[in-house]
Parts: sequence; structure tokens; C-alpha cells
Amino acid sequence: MRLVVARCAARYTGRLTAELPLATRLVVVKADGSVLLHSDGGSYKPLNWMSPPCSLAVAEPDDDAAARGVVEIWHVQHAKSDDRLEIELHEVLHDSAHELGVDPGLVKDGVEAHLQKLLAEQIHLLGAGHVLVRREYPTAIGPVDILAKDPAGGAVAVEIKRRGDIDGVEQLTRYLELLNRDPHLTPVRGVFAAQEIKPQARVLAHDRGITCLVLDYEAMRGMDDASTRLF
Amino acid sequence: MRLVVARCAARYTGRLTAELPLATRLVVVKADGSVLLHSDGGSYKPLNWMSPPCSLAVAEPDDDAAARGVVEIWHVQHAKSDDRLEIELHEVLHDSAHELGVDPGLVKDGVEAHLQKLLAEQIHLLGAGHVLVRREYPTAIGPVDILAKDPAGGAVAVEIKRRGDIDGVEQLTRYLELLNRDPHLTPVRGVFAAQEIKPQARVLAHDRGITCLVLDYEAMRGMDDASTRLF
DNA sequence: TGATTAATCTCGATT
DNA sequence: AATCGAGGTTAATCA
Repeated sequence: MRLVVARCAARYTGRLTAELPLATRLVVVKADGSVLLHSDGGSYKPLNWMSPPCSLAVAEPDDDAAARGVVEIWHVQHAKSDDRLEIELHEVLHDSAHELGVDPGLVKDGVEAHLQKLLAEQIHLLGAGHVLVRREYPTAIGPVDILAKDPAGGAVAVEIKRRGDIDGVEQLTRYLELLNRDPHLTPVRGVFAAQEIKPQARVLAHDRGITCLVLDYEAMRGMDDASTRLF
Repeated sequence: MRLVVARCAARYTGRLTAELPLATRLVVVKADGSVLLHSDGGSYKPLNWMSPPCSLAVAEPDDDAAARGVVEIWHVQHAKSDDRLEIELHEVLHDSAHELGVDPGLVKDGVEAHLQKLLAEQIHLLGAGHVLVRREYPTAIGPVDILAKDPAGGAVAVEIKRRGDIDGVEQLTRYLELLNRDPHLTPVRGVFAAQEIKPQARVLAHDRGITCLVLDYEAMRGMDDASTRLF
């Protein structure tokens, strides 16, 4: 990886044409030849970039460009399309190269999946006497996280989220609508379970007759550890 | 902007939880405190990041962390949510800071401008035998996008929009009113050209005797590429 | 200003 | 390989 801080201007042509006026920016050249142009603000999206696979060719400026103060011109050409990025370097303030090696990559911890597993094992958290029917109970619009039965034999559909937001309630509502069309299941009660439930979601859920259940992830994991330790 | 190349591990908690195992990466700290963790591959999206507004606090490792080889711990906390990014630095290979200043930002060449250029080059899209008179044909209330002549020698005024809405038709109507006062031009026919024309605009245009022309940007760009490749 | 939509989207999963 | 859908999306546009 090569890091260059420089006063530069750039032009991109491809899906669209765009220009970057002269300013001081960070230019990152990754091992695969891809290039990122970052300013000192904004979010993670670069001002301009070239995705791999691409090639980088460094050229001397012609007389005209040199007269404008250009020191070097970088031509970054995409390998599979005619997308190109042209960077005019006017003043290089920093230039360093680093060996980074291959990255093991991001490991996403499926807290939501874990919560589902734990709640299935600790189904009594829905209330005493509840019984698990199954996880990932299939419907036409996708599986419901958990289907259970309450002590009276009534069906209970559970939607699990890490953060309980309005769209989670909407999702559960759609499932309930479908499940209630099944004469063997109806009436189906809804439970919206999450580590944290937003006030708006709570109001909407209440309005639709859906029960809210706040899950204590740490406590549930503790229970899980305790039970596995017993056997 | 601060650039750090380091062997590091990271953990994010927020909408989801995710971990980055120990590896050598680029850490970018922008002026607004936002942080990017980049590997030496992939596209412009960082492996992990924190968007502004956020704050960065550097802490000494506790004994346990120090025993694992941690030199420094960075706590990056989002200002408006409980999103947090924790970076454990194990070995700092590079560390430099740079003053970048404010960036003027990306200037996208408007699709509308590009459409005008393309339609001027592919003026036959108005119908066989049409000839370009000029782009940006001046009138008292501003320039008409394109003035052309049809095979019979009649003047054609074209208004180009990305999204054809009612006010675009109104605008073209005003131009036509003015142009038709010129005895050398009148009668001037109107063409309302856009990538997409709203039904209301289409009805109004038809009512005023204005022709609607839907432009296929991709196809027109393809034509442009083909023609430039020939010469 | 909040909602909606497009993006040089990216990224993973599934067909 | 191609397509589909979600994203800690981001960014622009519209009401």
C-alpha cells in the first residue's frame, strides 16, 4: 500500500464524468492497483476512486501541464471497462509504501442469530408454560424467527431483533397477517423481542396488540453457560 | 489527517457487532475525528469505520491487554448514538499527520449537460434529416438548449431535462412564444426531450402541440463511445 | 428539514 | 457468471 499526500486535481470518466479541483488530499494506492482519493472529511466514501481490477501508469506531464505546475500525471485505467481516473499531482507532501499482507477480514458476530438460539432454549422467557414449536417457521414471505404455543395452546409468533425498531414491528405485522389466515393457527399472538426497543416501535407494537419483550443478552448467555456446564 | 499503519485488532458494536482479527492495516483519522480501517485490497469501503460526528480517545492498555501485546487502545465513540469502535494497536509501523484544508469537493458533470451534448451530436434522434443549428441558442429570457432545423427547413426548439416535469414544458412554451416572434424563424416547433417524462408533463406538452422525446442516456452514450472509437 | 431515491454504490449469498 | 437483496450504507433530490 502506497500513501501519498499531495496537492492534486483529478478527473474521472466512465459511468459519469466528474472533476476534482486542485486541493490537498490523501491518495491511497492499494496492492491490487486500486486508488482512493480522500479528503479530510466526509464519511468513508472517497471523493473519487478506481475499483480493482485496474492498472496505474505514471507519466511525465507535457509542456502545457508542466506550465500549470503539474509534477506527475497518474493514469488509472479499469481493466474491464473504459472507466479511467486521471490524477495530476502538483506537489507531493508525503509518499510512503507499506507491506500489509493479506487481511483475515471482518468477522460479523451474529448477535441476532445467537439471541434466537438462546430464546428458543429459554422459551419460558415468553411466560411460564410456553412451548417451542420451531425456529424459522416458514411462511410465504419468509421464515418467522420463532413459533411457540402459550399454556392455553394459542400460537405465538416471535420476531427477534438486536435493536427493536419500527420496521421490525412492521415485519412481524406482515407475518401475523399471513399466519392468521391459517385456520389451524389463528388467532396468532405476536411478540416483538429485542435487546433494546425504541419508544416508537413500542407504541406501534402496543397499538397492534403486539407484546414487547426486552431480552437481556448477557443474562441469557449466562443461563446458556450454566446449563451447558451442568451436563 | 492522521495516517497510521499498524498491526491492530478492532471491535465494532452498534447496529451489529463485528470483529477484526489482528493484522496490519491502514488507520486514517480525519480532521472531524472519523476513522477508517483499510486493508490492502477490496474496494473503497473500509473493513471498519466510524462516521462523523464522533470522538476519539486514546487509552493505555490494562495489564491484561498489555500482556497480549497491546500498545494503545483507541476508543471511537459516535456522538449521536451508542455506536463504538475499539481499536487495539499492537505495533505502529507508521504514524504521520497532515494538514489538508477544506476540499472544494467533487464536481459532477451534470447528466443534463451531457444529454445536451449527446443530442446535439445525435441530432437525427429528432427525426431523419434534422440538422443542428446550435446549442444554447440565445433568447431574451435565456438560452434554448438546442435549436435545429427539420428536413423542410422549419425551426425546432428543444428543451432538455433529466426528468421531464410540467415546469419544463412551461419553460419551453415561453421560449417558443419568444422565438415565434422572430419572422425569420417562425413557425418554430417545440420538442421536449428528457430521460423520463411525467404523464402530466406529457399531457400538457401534447395540449400545446409540443412533441415529447424520451432519451435513452445509456444508448446515446454507447453511440458516442462507438463514434469516438472510430476516429 | 425529513422522506425518498439513486449510486462509478459495495458485498455477500444464491441460482 | 449472473442475479438478488441488504447495508453500521452514503449522497443527492424532492416535497
